[in-house]
Amino acid sequence: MSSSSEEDNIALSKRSHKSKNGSSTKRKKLHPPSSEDEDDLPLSKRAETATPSASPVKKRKLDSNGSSSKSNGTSKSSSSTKKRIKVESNPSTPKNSVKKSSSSTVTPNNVTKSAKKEKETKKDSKTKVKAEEVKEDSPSQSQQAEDEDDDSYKWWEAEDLDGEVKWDTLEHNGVLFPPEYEPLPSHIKLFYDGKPIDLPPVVEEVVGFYAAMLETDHAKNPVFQNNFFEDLVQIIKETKNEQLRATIKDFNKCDFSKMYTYFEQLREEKKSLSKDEKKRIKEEKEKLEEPFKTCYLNGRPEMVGNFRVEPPGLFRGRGAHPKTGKLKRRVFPENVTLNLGKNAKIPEPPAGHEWGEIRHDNTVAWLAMWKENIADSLKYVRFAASSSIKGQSDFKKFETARQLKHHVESIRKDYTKNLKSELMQDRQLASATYLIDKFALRAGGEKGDDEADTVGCCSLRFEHITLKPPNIVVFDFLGKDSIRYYQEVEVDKQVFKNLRIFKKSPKGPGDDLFDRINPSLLNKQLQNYMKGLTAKVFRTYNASKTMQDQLDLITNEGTVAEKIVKFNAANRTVAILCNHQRTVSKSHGSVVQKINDKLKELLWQKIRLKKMILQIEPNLKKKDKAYFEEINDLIKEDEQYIHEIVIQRQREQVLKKMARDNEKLKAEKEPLLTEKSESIKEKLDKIKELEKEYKAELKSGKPEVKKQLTVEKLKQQIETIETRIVNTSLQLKDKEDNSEVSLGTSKMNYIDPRLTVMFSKKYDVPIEKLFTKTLREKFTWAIESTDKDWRF
DNA sequence: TCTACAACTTAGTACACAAGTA
DNA sequence: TACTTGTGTACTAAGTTGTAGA
Repeated sequence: MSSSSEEDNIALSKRSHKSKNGSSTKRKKLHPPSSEDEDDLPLSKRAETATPSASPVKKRKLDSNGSSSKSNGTSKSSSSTKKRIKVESNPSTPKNSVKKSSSSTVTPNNVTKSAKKEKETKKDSKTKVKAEEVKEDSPSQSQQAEDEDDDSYKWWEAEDLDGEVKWDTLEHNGVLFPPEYEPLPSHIKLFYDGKPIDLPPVVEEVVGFYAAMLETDHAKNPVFQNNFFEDLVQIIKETKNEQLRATIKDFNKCDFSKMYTYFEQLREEKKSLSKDEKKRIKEEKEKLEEPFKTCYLNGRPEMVGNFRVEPPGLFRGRGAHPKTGKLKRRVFPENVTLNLGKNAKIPEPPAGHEWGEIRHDNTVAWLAMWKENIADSLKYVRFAASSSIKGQSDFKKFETARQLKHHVESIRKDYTKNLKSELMQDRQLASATYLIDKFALRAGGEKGDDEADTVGCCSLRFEHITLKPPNIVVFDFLGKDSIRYYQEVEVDKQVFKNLRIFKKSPKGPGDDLFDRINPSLLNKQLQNYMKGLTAKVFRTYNASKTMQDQLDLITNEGTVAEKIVKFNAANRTVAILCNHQRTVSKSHGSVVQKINDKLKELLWQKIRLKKMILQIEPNLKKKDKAYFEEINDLIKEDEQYIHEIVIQRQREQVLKKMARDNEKLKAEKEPLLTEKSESIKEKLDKIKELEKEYKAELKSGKPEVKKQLTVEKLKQQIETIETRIVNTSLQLKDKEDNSEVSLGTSKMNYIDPRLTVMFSKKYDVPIEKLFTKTLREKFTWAIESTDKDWRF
């Protein structure tokens, strides 16, 4: 195979070699000199804040004067500069300084206004405000709540604070811990080597985690079993119970079945509780959770998202996660850091415990935090999706994506040019940007050996793409959540050429395709075009742009149901672009089979009715050939199969009803029904008669025509069946099209909600049909600020 | 320059509950 | 009314991105 001289030049002079350690995931990459950011975001889109307390100026990100986005003295606080207090026996509140700056905010309303004056720019004031200067004299929660208007706070109608500082005051009641472990009844035991074993509660709890999952796919995974057992042995070791330690050595000798049966029994019992009992339990739970559900942000009530501390259990990693099955340990108050306003009351920790740490960091948007033991990463308790703080963040995300439309042409022009760059790094950047833009790939950061082997654009390896000349690329890799990305696509000829260069020897399986770049580098380059532009913005931009284009194709005709189908089809296009998949449910096969059977049965019914018409008026067959064309569509085997289904179904119905009645009779201590009982026998005999009738019909090819039937009546029945056939076919198509596609993710994260609101208003489709309650709460800002002419 | 980490968004899955159907 | 199926939400894993600091 010969390559062009251009390829050779680049390949020889610029191409990298295999990573030093030969590892497929770890490598060294070159970094280019950083470039100064330009301010591409129209400043007119940033309104000035109205009140002194809400007017601090941000000093990073969307910096107003176009200066570098690099942090300076006012950059995000480090762990050493953040205000924190270790909770000791006598907690005090030292006056550490917290950097504070923010800028004015962009809100849907003021952006609409300012969008009209797109080119206008306005400089933010740059007032640094120290945390000490922030008003912390928050009124009591109830007082403040009373002062609020009846309506909840509409941040999109207000000038609000933005940027570095996220709040002035924050009050909350801490977090809700899972209940303590309750040991199992003494007769429920783990069996080891055939013998029951007494376990201390801490060990029993861990064993129970596995036992409860015994029938899941996780529990059958050898990696899961191994990790679980390793951690179980460790827990046993920690109990210092030497006898137990000496006993439990082999996973395969453990018999969890008794425990599993017990847990199943508990589940069944819970399911069969009376309505009142269930209601009572629910009310108790709600009462317990009530104090944690709401917090006070700048004195206003806001919902907290995940206020429950994650309970202990076995880690359920996705895909081939090397740590799947490991024990997720119980989190204690001592492990938890709370984040509160300086003057907020510190919630009481559970009895006998103390909080790990109390912070007063108003540059972050979390209320509590702890470190988990699987990946040593942090878990946060945050505001709910419906909160103002999240809403603002969402709004900004979509506005950034919208801004991209002003730059995308020049970005595309540049990367098209750079596809031929002499510099390998530039050529890789251009090619990667092309893939991210065109196929909505994720950035693809580097991953460790203790994580599942999944990739994104920058971390694609040699084996993840196959090149088929002249310009077809087959992508086959595991992306986020180990979801397979498989696409055979046509690419730009130069991109194809580049990919061939990036794959050239000495590279082989395990080597990075893009060995000179990484997401950080790529994002740095993107930010030369527009502040806040990163690889992920392309996904949001392309998703929303696709949705807008798809909605533009929809005509304002038909019923609401038909419009929803079209909207969902548009949504599906976006979901496919983003490769949002879902696992095909276990019942999918049988559900599809059922619908197919139903369709066959409907067709049979229709044909049968037409045959009846011909028995009444045989000459109609010649008069209306087309109408009767299908009467021979079903072969005898099909017909027989349908007869069997119908008969079987009817019989099952009778027997099921009998079983139900027997349950009652049993409770009332009455004699039970059998197939020989008169009422049942009568029904079963009728079915037998029907069976005979069908047999005869199969032989003669002529269904029996009841006296009262007329051609007109039969035609009406046929019409009804035809409608049902159309609906059932649609249902089947919908099932098949959607079985692997998840529409929710794109609707929630990628499609600008204002597009959905616009569609709702323009096409008279109630928003309730497009957004669930949760989404309506999350996107209230969009619902209340968008009109029918809005465009992405 | 590179790595680690903090803080955030994005994502699929499990399960409870609601709606539909017989 | 009972059962089945579908939908919505909670949960939490798994990404991206920016920054600090070695």
